[in-house]
Amino acid sequence: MPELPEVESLRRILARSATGRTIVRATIAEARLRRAIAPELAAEITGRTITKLDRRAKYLILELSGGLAMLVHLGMSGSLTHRDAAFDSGSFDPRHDHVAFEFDDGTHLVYNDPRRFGLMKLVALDAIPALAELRAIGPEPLGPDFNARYLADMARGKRVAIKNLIMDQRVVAGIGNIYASEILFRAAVRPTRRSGRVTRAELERIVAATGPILKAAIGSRGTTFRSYRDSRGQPGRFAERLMVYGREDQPCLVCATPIRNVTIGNRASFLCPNCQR
DNA sequence: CTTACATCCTGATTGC
DNA sequence: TGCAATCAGGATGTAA
Repeated sequence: MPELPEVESLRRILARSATGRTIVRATIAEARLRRAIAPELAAEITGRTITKLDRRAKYLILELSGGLAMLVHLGMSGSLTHRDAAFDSGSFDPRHDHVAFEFDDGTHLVYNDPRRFGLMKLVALDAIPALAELRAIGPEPLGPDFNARYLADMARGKRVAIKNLIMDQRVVAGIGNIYASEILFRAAVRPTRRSGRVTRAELERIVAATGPILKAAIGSRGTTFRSYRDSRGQPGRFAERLMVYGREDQPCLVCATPIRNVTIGNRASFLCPNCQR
């Protein structure tokens, strides 16, 4: 579920609530995520202090004392919640609370993931840029390297739909199914267009639309369309500001034309047939 | 290399 | 009400 704005919101909240906390106990109740969590992770992080919260694309990076870091991806349904208590309280979800870290102040950081598409692994801090998971990921969409010239290079000659191109993590980091639809609506580009045929002016509009949408979503602490919650258990508020995603048959907020839901690459894609040509 | 598609897994919702 | 089908914010491996 989580895309860049949700992971970034999580990072910001955890930066305040978890930085400086020492892990006094780690419990892995269910290691079988998309790939199994290495069993030695629990012992190796115990006694270490969280020194910094970082993010790359949709990956959360918890830096630990001693030159290690924990790489966490939430997949489709993962969440990390910082709770007063965990495995010994009423807030415990025995089915999907898979990992719990108890801190030195008695609070718990709990990883919950019903579909188990997530990832959690311990890595050396200095090895992060070379990790297989991260090394091929494209520029951060809020940074200077994501610009029209770059996107034009990526789009040139490609036949894939422009929506799939901007969701490709090798092209640009962190954009998923919700924000891809929102960005293309704001840019007034139809998501089904073949990338290589999108004009330079349109690519410039896509780049220009990306920053404001992602920043606004971060400011609203992400989008809760179904089940996403931040580390305090709160839903994101950006859902009420979505222009097209999930608004099939409802009037376009610009021109009142009914929003359409078309399938692109087996994913739902929302567009206004009038605003996006 | 590019592209299309199945697959991992569980739960909520929709439709009959 | 019951039950089956469908869909869900992601990433990746495979095959054409």
